[in-house]
Amino acid sequence: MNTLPRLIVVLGPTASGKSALGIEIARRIGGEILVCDSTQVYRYFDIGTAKVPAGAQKGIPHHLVNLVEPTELFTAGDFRRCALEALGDLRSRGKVPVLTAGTGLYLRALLEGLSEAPVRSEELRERLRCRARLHGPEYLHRLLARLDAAAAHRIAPRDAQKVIRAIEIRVLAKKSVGEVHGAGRLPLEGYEILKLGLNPPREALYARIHARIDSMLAEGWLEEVRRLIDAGIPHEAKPFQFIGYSELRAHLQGTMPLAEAIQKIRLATRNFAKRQLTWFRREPRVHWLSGFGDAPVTLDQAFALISSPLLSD
RNA sequence: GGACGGGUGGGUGAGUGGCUAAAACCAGCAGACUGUAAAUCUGCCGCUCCUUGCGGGCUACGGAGGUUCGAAUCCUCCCCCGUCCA
Repeated sequence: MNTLPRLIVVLGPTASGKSALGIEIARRIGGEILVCDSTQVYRYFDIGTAKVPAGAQKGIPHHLVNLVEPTELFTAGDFRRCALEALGDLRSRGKVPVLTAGTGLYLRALLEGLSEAPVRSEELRERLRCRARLHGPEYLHRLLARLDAAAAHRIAPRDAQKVIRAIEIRVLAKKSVGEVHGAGRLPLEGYEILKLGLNPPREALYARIHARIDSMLAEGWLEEVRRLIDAGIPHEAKPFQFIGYSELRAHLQGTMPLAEAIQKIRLATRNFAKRQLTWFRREPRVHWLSGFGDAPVTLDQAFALISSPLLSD
């Protein structure tokens, strides 16, 4: 009775084996991979963002990777637009989209949609930051309180990033954030969505994170960073702020011993994995699997779910 | 063998008689998050009990004693660690 095309989401923290599981699924059910990751959209930053090398893709096309130059800014809204386009493309070719998702916000932007809110304005932001420098760190929050008390109440005074975004919405839309968001969003429709979540034991996950960092270095991560620096990519470029890239750049520039850089990368990655889990735990209707995505047991569990006919929700 | 310096909660490390379950930072755990999200921010963080309260009890600053109404803080002895002298 259900004739909707399927969409499979594989979500989980870094190093949990999303790519391996996603590829295996795509292979068996005639799918292609849609990467839902805020870092892999940047070109040339390959090893440290854990892009699946062409040789390991097993012939499965990977989309939504290498979309922009390092000096560009890519946002959740951009992701949504690109992803919708990719979905349309797969649909026209009868391929099942398999999303491997590490960036919760991007996944939500695609599945739930985004409100009709103004796009980020660099000019406005620069003005705000300038005034914040003059009047102190909590000035912007006081400003927001005057413009939109409800929004100010929801955002912590020190959360400058979210405070700025709220002011931006209020000023550019000339409506309160509540009104803008309350107007609703357009969720993705027309798919039977199956979400598989990977949640291996915490200790094992952390151990694997450490091991993966080591293998990234063994694969030439440091050399990649050196090439990116030599290519003249400025250090303010967004991908140079990603975990690992900033530390390794500091090391190559002589301000940080390699051992220290590695320790920092491990720590930052662990913390990141934890935040990912916090986000994904709230994701509705996820079928959680307790192993790594490349474990045979996990694969079996995943396929049991995929082939179960009573699984529309 | 002698002279100093030091041993504090998972780690680093403040504290030199009561305001100290003990600063701060880190780690860890939990949470928030609709266009920077690998971002940004918040809470908890000795154990335990309940009538969950700026509540009660217990344990804690190397060990054992002691001084004191009261000690991580003072005294004695002992054990470790570091530096220097022999």
